[in-house]
Parts: sequence; C-alpha cells; structure tokens
Amino acid sequence: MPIVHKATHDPKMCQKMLLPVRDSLEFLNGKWKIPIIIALSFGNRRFKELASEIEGITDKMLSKELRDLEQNQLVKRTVYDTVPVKVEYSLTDYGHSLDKVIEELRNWGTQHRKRIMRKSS
Amino acid sequence: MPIVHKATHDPKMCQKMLLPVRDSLEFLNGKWKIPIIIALSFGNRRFKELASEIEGITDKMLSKELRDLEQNQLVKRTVYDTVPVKVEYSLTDYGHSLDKVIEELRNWGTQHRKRIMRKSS
DNA sequence: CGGTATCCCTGAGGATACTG
DNA sequence: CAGTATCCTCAGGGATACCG
Repeated sequence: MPIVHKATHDPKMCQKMLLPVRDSLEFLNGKWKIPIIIALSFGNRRFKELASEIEGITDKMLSKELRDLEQNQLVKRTVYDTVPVKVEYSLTDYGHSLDKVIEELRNWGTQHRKRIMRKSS
Repeated sequence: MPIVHKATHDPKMCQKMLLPVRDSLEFLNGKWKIPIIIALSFGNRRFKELASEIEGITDKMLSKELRDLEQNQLVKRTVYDTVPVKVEYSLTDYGHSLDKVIEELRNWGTQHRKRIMRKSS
C-alpha cells in the first residue's frame, strides 16, 4: 500500500506526514539506543552486564542513553538496597511498543542487505 | 509480541538481531532521505520542485541524497532530452518497500509525541 | 559496582558561490 | 534548470581518568 494515495504538491501535507517519522528517527538515532533495547529484550540486566554485552559502548554512553531511555519511560531502573548496591534495568511495557518498529527495521535491513550483496557480486 | 522469547545472555544472538536493524537505521538516518522519499511518494518530481517542497534542504544535500537513493535503487532518475534538459525523479517499486517501515515509524512517533506532551503538561 | 568529569576529534550537514 | 565546488561549524561520540 502506498504512503499517499493522491498526487499533490502541497508541502504542508508532506510536513504533517514527516513530523512523527522524524520524531521516531531522531529518538532511535545514535549508535546505542537500539542495541540497549535489544539487549534488554533478552531479559533484565545490570549496568556492567549491559556494558559487556553491548560491544564497543563506553560507560559514559551507556549511562547517558539509559538515562534518556528512562526519562522516555522505555526503561525502568531499579535500585536494590544491598551492599554493594545493585542496579537493574528492564524494558517497560511501553518499551515493548517499539517491537513492531524494530521488527520492520530488521525485515527491511535483512532484505536490503541481500539485495546490495547480490548487486555487488 | 516480544522481540525475544527466551532469556539469554548470548552476545552473538544480540549481534545477529542488531545488524539488520542497524543497516536500516544507518541508511534512513540523516535529515533528508525520508523527506525525499515522502515527497516522491506524492508523485514524480523534478530537482527544483523537490528543492522547494522539502523545506530547508540545500541543493548540495538534495543532489547527494538523490544520488545515494538512486544507487540503492529506491529512486529512478530520468533525463528528458529537451532544451533545457528536464530531469525527473520517481520512487521505484523497491522504494515502496519502505512504506511499511515508514508507517511504523509514523505510528510510533505520533503516539510517542502524545505521550510526551501529556507528561510535560 | 555503577557510574562522572574532561578533553578531543571526526564527519554530517550548512552557507555561499559558481557552472554547463 | 540541474547541479558542483569550497569552506566552515558543531554536536555526537570516543579515550581516559577518576569517584562514592
């Protein structure tokens, strides 16, 4: 199904379609949010677990992105009052609202990679 | 439906899910590809038409992104042998394979914007 | 363990001018 | 009309060190 069903030159209409798409991409952009979300979709994780499972990420980036994800309510941060302190991160229900988006991105990426490989062979 | 159905700590499995998603995001990233694709989904366009319909884009960026989209077979460039020369850009069938991805991004973006608005009121 | 603080660098993209 | 060529800015993110 096409995105648009009737030819038009109205820039306002473009804008209206564009804004939410840009919102999503702006949010998902950057190297680390998706890796973090996928890692957490495998189960709850502690800070250092994430740091070692997500290849290449620095503590600074992990910390920053987790804070951002928490503020956007996609991730929940739970502090356990033990010694030493234990912090656990988990995906919220809202975090799972990205499942469909990620799945579409994955489908297209898989398919596109095949196509590009084929071309350059 | 969850992305993953069984808890695991296997980083290899994360990687395998991650790669195609990163491919997609890497490709869609940047400010201009989605605006161009959406504009073209409204019908075929000439260079200057795109330049004026896509707010804020420079000739340089438009030219560069169109070349990239053409190389990836999402967009077709047709040169008409008139004086002065007329160049028309159109979405290929493959270009439309992004429809579902864009739709999901739009859905999530719309919904997320509402959620964020509500929170900050 | 669970992070911060600093410093630094690269490249995406903007501004402007020019060409066939 | 349909682009190129140059120069420049700035923010995302890396490296490294440190803290409670």
